[in-house]
Amino acid sequence: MARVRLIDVAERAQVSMKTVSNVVNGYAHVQPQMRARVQAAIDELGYRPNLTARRLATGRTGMIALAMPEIDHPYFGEMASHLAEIALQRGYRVIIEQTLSDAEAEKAVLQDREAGLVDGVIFQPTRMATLDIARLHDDLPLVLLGEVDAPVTTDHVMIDNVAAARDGVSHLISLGRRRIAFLGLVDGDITMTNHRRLLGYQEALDDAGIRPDPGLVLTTAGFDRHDADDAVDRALDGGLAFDAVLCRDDRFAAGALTALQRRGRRVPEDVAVMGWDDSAITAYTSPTLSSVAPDKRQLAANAFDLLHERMQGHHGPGRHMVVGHGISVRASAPAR
Amino acid sequence: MARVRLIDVAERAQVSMKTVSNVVNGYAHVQPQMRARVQAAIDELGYRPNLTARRLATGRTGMIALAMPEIDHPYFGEMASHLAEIALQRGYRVIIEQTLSDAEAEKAVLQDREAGLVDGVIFQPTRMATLDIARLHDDLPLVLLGEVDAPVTTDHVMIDNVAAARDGVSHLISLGRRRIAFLGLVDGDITMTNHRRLLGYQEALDDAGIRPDPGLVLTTAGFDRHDADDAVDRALDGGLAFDAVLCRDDRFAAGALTALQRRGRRVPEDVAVMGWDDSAITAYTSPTLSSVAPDKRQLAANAFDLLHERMQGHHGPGRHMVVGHGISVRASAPAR
DNA sequence: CAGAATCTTTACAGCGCTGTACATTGTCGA
DNA sequence: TCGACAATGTACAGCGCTGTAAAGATTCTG
Repeated sequence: MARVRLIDVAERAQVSMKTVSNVVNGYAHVQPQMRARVQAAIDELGYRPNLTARRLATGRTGMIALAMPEIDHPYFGEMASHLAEIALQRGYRVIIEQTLSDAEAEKAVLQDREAGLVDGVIFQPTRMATLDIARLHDDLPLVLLGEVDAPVTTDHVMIDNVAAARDGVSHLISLGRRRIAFLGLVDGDITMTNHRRLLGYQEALDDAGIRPDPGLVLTTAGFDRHDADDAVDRALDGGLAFDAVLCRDDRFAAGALTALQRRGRRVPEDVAVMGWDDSAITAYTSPTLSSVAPDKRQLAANAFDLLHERMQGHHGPGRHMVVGHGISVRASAPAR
Repeated sequence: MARVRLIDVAERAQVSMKTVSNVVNGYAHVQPQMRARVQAAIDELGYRPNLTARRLATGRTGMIALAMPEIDHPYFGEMASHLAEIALQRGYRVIIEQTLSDAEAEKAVLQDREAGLVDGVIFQPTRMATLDIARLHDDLPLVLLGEVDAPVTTDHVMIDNVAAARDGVSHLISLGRRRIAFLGLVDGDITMTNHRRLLGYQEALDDAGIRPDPGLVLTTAGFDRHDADDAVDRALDGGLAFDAVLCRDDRFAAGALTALQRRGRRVPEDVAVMGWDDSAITAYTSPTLSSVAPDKRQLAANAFDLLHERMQGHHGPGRHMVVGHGISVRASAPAR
């Protein structure tokens, strides 16, 4: 059987299409008896509105896209979950777009891919420079997530990575650690994020009167957890001495944990380990992982709010929102 | 500036709309020079097709929905990632729908929510009975994931949970364990899955001539990781002796690990632990987690294939596909 | 070289819905 | 009792695209 259309309901109820439309959309000025008659016809025929047609007529899709590197990364999974929940409350649905940190895929997100499909995009770029983003996105409402260099025309939401790194390192210092490594420079990674985290790392050391040792900044070959593992291995092989390490994300921290324990270092006694993201991983490791904790819910909420304003027609220069963060203290770097 | 439409390009290139449409869609019989002329106009104006309009005209959306309980559960995250990849290769995009194991949300997935929005749905139900599903889904192409009771009209893909549980338990038996617990009956959980896993559990014990002890089947209060933790705690408090445990998923296994280690049990020496799903979690725990490993990629691939046939117009009774599984051996239940 | 066969291109209806403008009915005050 | 004004309901264009049928252009036969 063919799908039931608005006009079928209208015929059955002996009214105009528009009246049926009004009932479906809860328009206020419809007589109760008329509403009941139409509703009866709807129920009898099992009518469901065709959303595609509605979209074409209204020009809004009621969907937003969330474009991120990997959906099975815990941080992004949690962000997606929060955003989907917030969006749903506000009458929007979320399409999740995986870029796998591929430059082409990121470009596609802003171009053809979403055209006319979504009302707006929330995008965590990793490969594209802000300027290219600004050039491509035309008038599609867009909000960026994460640290971004010089975003003049585009809204974006982030945490204060300098302060967060400083807080993370300060926590380690408060435990009496002095030789604090930073694990997470990735070969060929061009993002601003690490730069700012390193800044905070240095500031915290400075504040405590500790002279930074460049050898303590560890570089990994890739983004995989095992790359962190390898980097720690190499550092230990090279005789590097350290009593704490701040990692770029929880996966790296889990890798570091493994490597350290394999080499007989006790965590946290010999080396305190601090992750970043405060993701579900922190609960699975042994010891559980202390972690720098971006306020993910707020991140998602603010990104949605900014996007919503743009979708309502707001124009103007890019706005920047900074969201809070905390330090989730667990066993790998306990309270002193 | 308003969006560029097909007709704008047509005017600029001095051709009919349809010719532009043919160029955009790569239709074969267009003269090269004509194609070039149209393409030039497209480029000059920066034309992008409006997907909503195309959908309304063609009747297909090019999207499928994946509805699952939680997207930030590692198993589902990985399934989503696989499916998105497979679908993309075949020219489809995936909308992810979170039901949070809520009966209303599950119902919504099959009803209004997706109407006219997607060409088909892949759905992992947890609350709805198959009969209700069959009743609701009308002619929307649908494929179910996971164990399902008596699905006569609906396609579905699953692993052989009986055999998988048997293999998991057999592995533990091969390590010399005799007192093997099963962790994962959840209060009020009505799914078929556990029933079948328990069957496999019993079969393996039978085969080895071990008399099953009902006390070894542990029940948790909920689906959270901490519920597993608590259940193990209670079992130990109650003086239950066991030397191995098979868990319903890796999160539960992680919880069990924590509880056991907190109570001074060594894993795997005193108690071997086996997870289920072979998710990323297995790498984060210490020791790393052995796990029953459904072939997730195959699960996603088969589900897509079945759905694809339905979307192509295939009718007929529900088909059932069983996908392979393995045992991923890691440190928590090593090879003997 | 006429007529058939094939290749290109065009015109236009229609996908299912909503927005707008207008027609109809009912209500109320003077 | 009548006009003014709101409250309801209707007719129809149009959102941007593609499918269909048919016209026009070109090439191929005998």
